[in-house]
Amino acid sequence: MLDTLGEQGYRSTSPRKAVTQAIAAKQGHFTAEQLRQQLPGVGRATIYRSLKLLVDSGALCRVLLEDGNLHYQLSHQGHHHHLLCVECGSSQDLLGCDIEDLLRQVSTAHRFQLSGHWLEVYGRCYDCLSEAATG
Amino acid sequence: MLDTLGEQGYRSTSPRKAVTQAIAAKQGHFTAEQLRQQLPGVGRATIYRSLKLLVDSGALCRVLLEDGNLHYQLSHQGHHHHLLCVECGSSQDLLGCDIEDLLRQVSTAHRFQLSGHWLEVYGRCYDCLSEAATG
DNA sequence: CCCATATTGATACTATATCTCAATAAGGAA
DNA sequence: TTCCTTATTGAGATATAGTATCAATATGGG
Repeated sequence: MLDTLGEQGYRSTSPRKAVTQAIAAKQGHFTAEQLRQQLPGVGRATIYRSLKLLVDSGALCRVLLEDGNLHYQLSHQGHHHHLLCVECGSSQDLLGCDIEDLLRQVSTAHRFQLSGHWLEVYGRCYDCLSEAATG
Repeated sequence: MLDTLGEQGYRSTSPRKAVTQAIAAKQGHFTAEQLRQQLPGVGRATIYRSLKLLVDSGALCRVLLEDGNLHYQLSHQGHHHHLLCVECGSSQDLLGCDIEDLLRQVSTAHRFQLSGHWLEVYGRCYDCLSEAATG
């Protein structure tokens, strides 16, 4: 992550190192506030600034939970979407989904020039389904 | 809108009348704060409470703008999506989109039990495209 | 080693929304 | 019509998420 920022001309500072290391060690999504509590030595503004930089650089993606809360998560690829489990909160990336094609088609039909979209998918992951069935 | 609330056992109060009338007269989406400024006689908490009731009852839908701001809009149908113009802010409903089918398929492939989703589509509407071309 | 400047952090501030709780209003029952 | 239970309201405090300001500091190229 720091490399990515470096390539984009940003300086490698110790607050940024702390932030990127903390994020790299995380699994799953988290809020800005959780990150802040985990890094009491880093100022609030710096936390938010770093998150914004990382989102813009593509290293991090935003996740909108069903309750409206905004979380962040390491991004393992380019533009993609999430399957969010409403039970355990886990998230898997949605793969092999050609929603872009579909949206392009319907946009054209509405004489609308598509420039972007936001999609989140909610439901129950396999683990939680299994537990519900056996437990 | 009041009827819908009435059917669900909610009382018909004058603040609720004021809110539903103001919303019915609006075209396009609006923020809770805009509604509040329009109805200075109604308390802030009541505005938000009414909005939540109306969203839950299905009369109102939430609209997430590209800048992250949450707006509200009269809902003319059941679950649907919006084509949001990033230029003029207008919104048209996305019709004839079988995204539910697509999502059901890919969810199954991920062994994920779909329960809901959130989709917003951003771009430029026909009017703004025309203006850009001729203007 | 120096210096221009990117970056930081303390703090104030904004926006959005919820919570608390006493006062009030709605509407069914008598 | 009046009474009474209870839903609802509103003022204000509180919570949450994020941005703006700006002097002090740290970075990294020269």
